[in-house]
Amino acid sequence: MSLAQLEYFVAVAEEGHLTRAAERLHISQPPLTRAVQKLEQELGLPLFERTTRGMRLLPAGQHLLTRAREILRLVESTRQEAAGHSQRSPFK
Amino acid sequence: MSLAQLEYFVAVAEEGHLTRAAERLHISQPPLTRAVQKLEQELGLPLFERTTRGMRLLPAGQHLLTRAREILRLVESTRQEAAGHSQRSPFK
DNA sequence: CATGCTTACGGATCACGTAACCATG
DNA sequence: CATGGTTACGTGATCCGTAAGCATG
Repeated sequence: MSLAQLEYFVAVAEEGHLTRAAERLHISQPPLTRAVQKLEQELGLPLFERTTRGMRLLPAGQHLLTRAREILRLVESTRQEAAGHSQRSPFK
Repeated sequence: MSLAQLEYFVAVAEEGHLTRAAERLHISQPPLTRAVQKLEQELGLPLFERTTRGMRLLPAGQHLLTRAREILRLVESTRQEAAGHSQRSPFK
């Protein structure tokens, strides 16, 4: 489970659609397909139901969505806080 | 900022020593040196003070340490919860 | 000169994009 | 047959380990 995987997952979950999520992320569809598959394999359970219209979140996926958002929000705050510190003591 | 980077950072911070942290992580020192450097570059601020004895956390590093632990703990719970769900609906 | 961090370098793995493919309504 | 997800395949980037280098007490 990587942060990129979680970002991709959130985008797909929110769009309900690989194609639109790919546009939003500025990547192509195949990496998204693979990222979601890999995440499902790593966690050992399916996250989406594939329809001909798009991707619908399963209950376990719904729960992961809230967790993923928490994790990404925490990471983002951490980056912001570091950016604040870097004003006092820049790196190079 | 990746999860692996954060795990490495926590190990170095806790050991205060690249060599010991490397042993604990079962990798060699060079990847650790590079991971810490890259993290510092990405965040734009130094995290450790290099001494001839080892690595001492700077104040900004102290703060990142608590954040990193929060993030890793959250990721771990998420994995556990997924593992729970996977018992009901296995992936393949 | 022993200890501990860093730089150089080669090789394996990973992740992307393009293109071709498949399923369904 | 249009739409949307998947598989194949080649390439560039990333990350590791071994080996060599450098600083300091």
